[in-house]
Amino acid sequence: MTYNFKDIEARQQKYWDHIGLPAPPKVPHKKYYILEMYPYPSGDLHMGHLKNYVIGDTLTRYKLMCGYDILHPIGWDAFGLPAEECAIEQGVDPEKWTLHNIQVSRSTFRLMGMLYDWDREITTCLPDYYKWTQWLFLKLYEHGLVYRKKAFQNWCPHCQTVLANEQVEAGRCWRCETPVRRKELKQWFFKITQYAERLLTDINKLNGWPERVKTLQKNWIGKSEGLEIDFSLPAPLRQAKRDGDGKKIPIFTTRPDTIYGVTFIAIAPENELAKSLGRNSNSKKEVLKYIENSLKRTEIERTSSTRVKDGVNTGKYVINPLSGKKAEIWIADYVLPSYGTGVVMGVPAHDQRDFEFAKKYKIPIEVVIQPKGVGAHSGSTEASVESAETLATRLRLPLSQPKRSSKPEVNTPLQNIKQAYAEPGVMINSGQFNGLDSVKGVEKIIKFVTQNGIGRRKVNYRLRDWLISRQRYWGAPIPMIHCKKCGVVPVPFHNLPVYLPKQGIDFTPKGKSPLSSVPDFINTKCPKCGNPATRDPDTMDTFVDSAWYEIRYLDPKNEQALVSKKEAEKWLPVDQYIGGVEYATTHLLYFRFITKFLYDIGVLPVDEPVENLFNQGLIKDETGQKMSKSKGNAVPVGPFLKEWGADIARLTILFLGPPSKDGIWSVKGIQGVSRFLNRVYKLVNENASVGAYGDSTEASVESAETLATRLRLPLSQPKRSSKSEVNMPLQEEENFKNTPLYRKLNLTISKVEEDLNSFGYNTAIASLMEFTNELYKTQERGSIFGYSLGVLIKLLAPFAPHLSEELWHELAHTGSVFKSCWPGWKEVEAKKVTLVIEINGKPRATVEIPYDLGEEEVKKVCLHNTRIEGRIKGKNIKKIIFVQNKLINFVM
RNA sequence: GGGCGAGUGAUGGAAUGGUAGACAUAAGGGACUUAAAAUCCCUUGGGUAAUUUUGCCCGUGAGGGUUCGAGUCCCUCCUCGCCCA
Repeated sequence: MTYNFKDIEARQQKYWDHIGLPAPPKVPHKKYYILEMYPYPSGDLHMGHLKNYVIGDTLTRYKLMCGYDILHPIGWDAFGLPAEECAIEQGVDPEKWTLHNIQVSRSTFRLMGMLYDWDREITTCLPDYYKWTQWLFLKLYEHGLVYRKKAFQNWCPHCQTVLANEQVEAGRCWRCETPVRRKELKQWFFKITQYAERLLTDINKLNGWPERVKTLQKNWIGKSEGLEIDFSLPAPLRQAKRDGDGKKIPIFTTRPDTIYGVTFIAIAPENELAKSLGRNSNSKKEVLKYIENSLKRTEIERTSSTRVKDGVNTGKYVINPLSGKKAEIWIADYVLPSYGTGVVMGVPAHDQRDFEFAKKYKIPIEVVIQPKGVGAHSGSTEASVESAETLATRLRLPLSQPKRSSKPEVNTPLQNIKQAYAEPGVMINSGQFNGLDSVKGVEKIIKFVTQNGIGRRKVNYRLRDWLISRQRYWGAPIPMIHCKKCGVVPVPFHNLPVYLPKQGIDFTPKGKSPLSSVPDFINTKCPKCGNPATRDPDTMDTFVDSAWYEIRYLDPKNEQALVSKKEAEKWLPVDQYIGGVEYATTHLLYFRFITKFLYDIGVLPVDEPVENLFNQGLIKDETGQKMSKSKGNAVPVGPFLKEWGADIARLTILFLGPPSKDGIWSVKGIQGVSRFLNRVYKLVNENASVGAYGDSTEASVESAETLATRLRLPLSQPKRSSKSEVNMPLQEEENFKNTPLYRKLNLTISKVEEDLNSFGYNTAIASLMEFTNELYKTQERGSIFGYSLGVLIKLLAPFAPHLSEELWHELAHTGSVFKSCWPGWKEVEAKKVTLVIEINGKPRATVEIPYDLGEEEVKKVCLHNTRIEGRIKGKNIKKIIFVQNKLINFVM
């Protein structure tokens, strides 16, 4: 018997539409906002995409049954490069292409039976959405959080556009994996760094976020505290300078204790100083050539630990403000412009990269930190109290474990040390700081430098400002106007949106925005002086669209505001956000940033967007590859639904393994869940005569009003439906209380509930399979059996909603299973338990004993057990470990 | 190089420190059938002993440790994945 999924699924989807699931009430009593990261509509969805949404819908239906008022919206991340690529390659209009894909994907979601609130659907490429993206831009601008800067940027030669720092993965473009180049361009930035400290400290508020994501964000923000110290250029050079760079070169370091060991400084090739020094250098050609070449290198090449670092000597030098010694000025591309001031001090003796660099170019190496207890002449007190013996032992240590030996060999000439010693120790060759513990020395030097005005305490963040302009067409136009007279002028709010033109676009990438060659768009009037002016030709990064989308769902049709305060207060924050971990340092960081900004300007009542975050694993193909359309290994949803239907698609995905882990898509998985659903179908059909047994929570018999009231009942204690009695008349319960089926029933409810609360969907399904097998086997009939069937259907409903709804009605219930209450359960002791008998910790036998039998009785039973008797007899029992209802262990 | 995570049958995967392998898949055997599919039942970690019931040994990447008892906790190492260098 195979159930007709086509009929059933179509019928139930219609039914849900008809009764209006999940549409929440205007004023939620107990709200729950579930959000899945919205999809980019690149054609039809594949199984890999679907996992995210299946998890979200399962949770939605479960929470619905728990009595929550659910907000579960969906929309489309509709701007972006693939649409434009299509336009370039096939001449398709990006908007038509996108809207068509949305239509296809929407119908797939509907066929999957997803309970979305379609009235709230958003599409980021439509003017009623991007108007507010532009509004956000202008608000940020108004608050000084937007600026334009010419600087070296990450440039993807394939996409022909700049990329944000977060969108460069291992030196490659996050989208097309082309190695990223450096290019000097004038670009728009959001000043996310102004929020760096708050983004960091508020990570502590994110209790419902995975530790992994929080660590990723912490590392990405990369706070380090240290010292910015000024190295000065000697007088002659100072005079030769005309471009006013200043006489001082500030350098950030987290190791002020090593300043006396500085023998060179290294400047990133992008740094302005590099060029000006190069121009003044005797080896001008060589230096400028080096700068040019290193800009062609990828970041990964530049910082790779395996690559031999290179650089070029400018022939100039600076004066070390503490030691007064000269230090050579080098330009080296292992220094990144984004670190500190883009200049690092080179301390070869105590930094491995500096060490390698110094070795290569024969730059002097000066040891200023010694391992504790080394070198009697250092005057270290620790050293002197140590006996010769322990010292010798200590010194030999590095030899026996050469990997860990980062200590220089003391008695060899300084130039011959084999690697840098980066650990703390005792300061030497450091003037007045000699003999100090280097950890304490850090503070001492910072104090000294600060007091003498040659430096300042400084906090450095790795986080860079967010580069948001893109030289592409398919994005929200940047609402700025360039006027010869007035400069950069923002488009007035009442002129929003700045429409993206639809005619006469040449999409071929030329390294500048296609919009710049659309006269109708580009030519405008200055809002200030009225003279002819030009619009900014760039569009915004699509991550700007998604940095605030969760808010628009709350008030999607509001033409006056991005969101009304009232709606925002009703629903925020998102209670459960579901999506891939790959967005940990992009989207999720921007998301938090923009939420904080909107909170600051009074638009939102919360300063964090998401309460709980769940990262689902990927679905991979049989070879372990990520599914993607371009690789051709994606399993499309459409054909699958035709062949197997939505419920089987959902179960196959969920039964693959734990939702949090990657799973391999395999046809084999379909067989199991398909058999399971057919068995449930058969079970109910063969026993449908038992009827709507024992469900006192029937929705249809109630008026809408009392229904509403009652449905909210569990809300006051939505988490604890456990412990409450199974919803049956007590009298009847007495009759079957002792049956194994009753126990299994309660165990199953509690297990499924627990698993639903912790995204253990694979094991929840497994226990439903067990329960079904049990129901096939049991001889029990009558009320307990009938009730069990109903519970099985309820428990199955979040996972296989269509079939469950169908069978629910087949059991003569009239309302929707999703409007019924989640069943309660209670602890039911087994009458008998299997106890394990161990001898010396090894299981030797099992025995059936009554529940809660005491130790003495159990001992007696064991002594009469034929298997155990012989082993114990005549031997000395040292100890007995007894775990009630579980195990007894005789230690001899 | 640093941080985090993972490593369990033929396969996907289960196991609050308490009988490792739940639930499935695949395979083999049987029932039904003219036959096949579907369905139902049985077997299935490895080794070993015996006529059977069954017994014993080994087994969760490797090696140590803690414990009456370790897949689970601790240490060292190997491999893979992710992130940061």
